[in-house]
Amino acid sequence: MQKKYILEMFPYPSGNIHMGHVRNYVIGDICARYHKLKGDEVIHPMGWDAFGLPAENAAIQFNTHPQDWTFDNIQNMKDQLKKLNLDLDWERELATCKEDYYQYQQELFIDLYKAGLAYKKDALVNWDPEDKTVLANEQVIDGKGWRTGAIVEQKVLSQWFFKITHYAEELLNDLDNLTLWPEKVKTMQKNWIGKSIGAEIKFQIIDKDEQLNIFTTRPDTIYGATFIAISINHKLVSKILKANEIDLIKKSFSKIVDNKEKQGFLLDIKCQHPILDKEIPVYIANFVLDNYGEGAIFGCPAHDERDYEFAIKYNLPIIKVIQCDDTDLPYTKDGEVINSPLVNGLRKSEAIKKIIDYFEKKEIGKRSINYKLRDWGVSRQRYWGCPIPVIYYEDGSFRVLEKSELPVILPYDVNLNGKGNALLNHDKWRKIICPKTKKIAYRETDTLDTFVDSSWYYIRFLDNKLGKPFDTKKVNTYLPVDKYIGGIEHAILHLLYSRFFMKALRDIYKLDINEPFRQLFTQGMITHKTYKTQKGEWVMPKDIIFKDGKIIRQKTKEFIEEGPSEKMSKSKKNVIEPDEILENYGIDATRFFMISDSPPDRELEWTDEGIQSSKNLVRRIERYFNVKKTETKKDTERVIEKFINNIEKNILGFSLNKCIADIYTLFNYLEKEKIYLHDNIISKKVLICLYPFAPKMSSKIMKDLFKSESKDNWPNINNSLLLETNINLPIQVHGKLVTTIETKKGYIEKDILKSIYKIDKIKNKILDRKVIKVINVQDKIINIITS
RNA sequence: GCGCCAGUGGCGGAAUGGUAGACGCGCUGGUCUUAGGAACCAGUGGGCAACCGUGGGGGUUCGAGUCCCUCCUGGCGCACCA
Repeated sequence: MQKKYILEMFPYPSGNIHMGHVRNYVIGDICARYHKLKGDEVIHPMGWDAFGLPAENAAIQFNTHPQDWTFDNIQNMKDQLKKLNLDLDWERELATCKEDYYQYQQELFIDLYKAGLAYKKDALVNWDPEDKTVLANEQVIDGKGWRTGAIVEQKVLSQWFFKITHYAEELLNDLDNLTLWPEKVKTMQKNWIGKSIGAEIKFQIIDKDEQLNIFTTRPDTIYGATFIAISINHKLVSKILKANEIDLIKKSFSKIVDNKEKQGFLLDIKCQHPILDKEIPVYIANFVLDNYGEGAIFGCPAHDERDYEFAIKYNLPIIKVIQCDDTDLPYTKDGEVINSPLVNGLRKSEAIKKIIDYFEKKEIGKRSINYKLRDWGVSRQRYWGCPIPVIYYEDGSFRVLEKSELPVILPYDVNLNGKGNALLNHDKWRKIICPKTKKIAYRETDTLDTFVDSSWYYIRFLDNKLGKPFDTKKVNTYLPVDKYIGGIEHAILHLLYSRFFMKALRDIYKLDINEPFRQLFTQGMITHKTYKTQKGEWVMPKDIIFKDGKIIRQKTKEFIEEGPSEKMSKSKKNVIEPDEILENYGIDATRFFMISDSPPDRELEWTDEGIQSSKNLVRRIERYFNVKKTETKKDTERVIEKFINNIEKNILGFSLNKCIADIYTLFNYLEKEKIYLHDNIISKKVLICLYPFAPKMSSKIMKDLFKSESKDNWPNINNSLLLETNINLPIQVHGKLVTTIETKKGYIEKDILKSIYKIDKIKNKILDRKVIKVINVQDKIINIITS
C-alpha cells in the first residue's frame, strides 16, 4: 500500500463554484478514485483560502461582516461541491480565516523570526491605491496590482519581510529535480529568480571618501566604460542633492511613462576608472533599476544597447573593446577583446575571468552573483487577514510575541468604513499592557499576505486539529503532495512561496522534505463563445436563441454577434453555471465533458454539443447494461484487458481525454460485435474502470446487476491476454506502404517473405528489380528495398 | 527585444522514428417511431484515377507529423535585470 496525496488548489470562497473549479476538481477526483481502487492510502482534502480582500470589500459594499460573508460563502460552495460527487476527505477540511488555522501560522511566524527568516525594515514598497495595501513584487504585473489592475505607487513603509532570497540558489537548483512539473512553470520560476553571474566593482569618487558599488555581468568591457549611471533612489543621491532637486528629477522621470526613452541628469561628481587613468561622469538615469544589483551601472556604450542609446543622446564617447564593425554597434555578442591592455586578444569568458582576478588582487572588486528575486514583503494594511504576532512600545521598539501569548485573535467588532485599516482604528484591541514589561504597547495592525496562508495549508491538512502546526512524523510520511492540480496563474506566486516555506520549515523543524509538490499538473481554462448586441452589450449564452441561421436575444429579439471563444468571465457574461448544468445533464455527464474534448492541460471550449454528447454516452452505457443477455466472443476478454490497460495508462499520464476515447472504443466494439455482458463477471471489471469517471452511474449499475455496491479493487491485468496473436503487418516498398497482411506474432521472416512476394501489389512494385535489402521490424513492419 | 510552447480534415484532437487522421463533434444519405436535447445503419482528408497530403524550404534515415537546421504564423511568459 502506497500513500498518495492528491490535492487540488483550494478555492477562495467568493460565493459560488465556477466551471473552472469543476474541471480542476473533477481531474483530481478521477486520480483520487483511481488510486483508492488500486488500494493506495489516498489523502484527498479540501479547504478554503478564506482570508482576503474581496470579503472586506464586500463587507463595506453590502454592509455585512467579512467573517459572516466568508462563512456563508463557504457553506454555499461546500453544498455545491457536494453535488459534484467528489470523493473528498471532508474531515480534513480547514479554513485559513479560522483561529484553529491562523494561530498556528502565528507560531510559524515566530519561528521564522527566530530563525532570521522574518525581519522588519523600511522599504520602498508597492502600494495599491485601490485595495489600499502593499503588494509583493510578485503581485505587481506590468506596474499594476494583480487583483485590482490599479497603477501601483511607490511608498516607503516599515514592513515585514520573509527572507526568500536566502533560498534563491536552492529554489533555482531544485527545479531540476522537479521532473514532474511542466517545463513552462519551471522556466517562469527560473526567470523570476533571475540569477546572474558577474562581478561587483568599486568605483572611487574623486575628491570624496565615497565609493560606488556596481554589479556587472560584463567586467570584460571595463575598458569601454565611459559613464556611470545610478538610480534616483540610490543612497548617494540624497547626499548630493537637496530634496526639492530630487523631486524635480522624479517628476521629470514620471512624465516618461510608457516609452523607454532614456533620460539622465549629470551630477557634479566624477568617478575614477578602476584601471585607466581617467575620470568618468556620473549621471542619475531613469533606466537604472534601484531594486536590482546595487542600483548603479557603468555604461559601456559600444557593447550594450541601453548604454549606447544613452551615450548617443548625451553625446558620450563610445569606445570599442570587442572587435566588430562600426556598423554593428552596439555589439553585444562574443568576440576578441581589443583596446584593453590586460586582456587583449582574449574571448569574452577568459577576459571576464582575468579581469575579476585582477580586481580581486587589487581589492577593488570581486566575483558576485546577483538575483532578481527580492525578499517577500508580507505586511498588508488590511483587516481580514492573519494578525502578525508583534507588539510595539511607545519608544518605537517592538517585540515578537512568545508562543505562550498566542493566539492573537482577529477582533470581530470592527468598524469597516473603507477609510484606513480597521485594526489601526480599533483602539481597544490595539492598545494593551505588555504582560512582560507592563508597559503600554500597541499590536501590529498589519496582517499577513494571504499567500502566507496558502504556503503551508497542504501541511496542515495532514493533521488539521492538532494543537501545534503539524506533526513532524506525519509530514515526513505523507509529504510531498504526489499530485498537485491547479491553474497556471500560480506559476510564480503561490508555487514559489510554498517551495520557500517547505524549505524554511525543513530547516527550522529538521524535516526530511525538500519540495512540497512532487508532481504539478496545470489544467487548462474553460472557454466559451462570447455574444454581444450590436450596441456592444454582452449577453449570456442562455439568453440567446438560434433562428434561421441568425442569433437572437430571446427577450428583446435583438440581433447578436458571435465573438471568439474566450475564458469564461463575468464581465463578458460567457459563463455557464455549474448548478444549472448539473440539473440538466447530471453529474456523470458533466464529469465526462470536463475531460472529453481536449487534453486536461489545454483549454476546453464549452459547447452545447459537447455536454450533450457526454450525456448521450452516459445513457448509452446505461442502456447497454440494461440488455438482459450475456453473449461473449473469443477475443472479448482480450479486448477488455486492453481497455483496462489503456484506461490505467491514460489516467496515470493525465491523458483523460484518451480515457474517454477508450470508453467509446470499447462500447463501439461491444455493440458492433453484438457482445452482451450484463451480469457477466466481466461487467464488474468494466464498471470499476468507469467508476473514477462516472461514479454515480457505475455504482448504480453495479448495484442493479450484482446486488452490491461494494467496489472491488482495480482489476489486475492478465498480461498474457494482452499479447495479441494476430496482427496486421504493414508491408512497405521503399518506405511506402503498399499493403498489409494478416499474420501471427512471432512470424519467421524468411517464410513470410515468400508469401509477400506472391502478392500482386508487391510484385507490381518490385517488377524485375533485385531486392537488395529487407528491413524487418519484428511484428511491426516490413520494408523492401530494391535496386 | 529575449525565452518557452504550439502549428495535423469543416472543428476538438489521436499517433515509443514504423499503416497519419484513433475517439468525439459536425455534416451527408438511409432506418425506426413512445416525434426525441433520441436511437440504429452506412459514409465522411483531397483527387475520376495513378497518386497527393501533418505551416514553408532544406537535411539525417530503409522509413519523418515525430529528430536536426532555417524561415513563417499563432499563443504564453518575461521585459531597460546591467
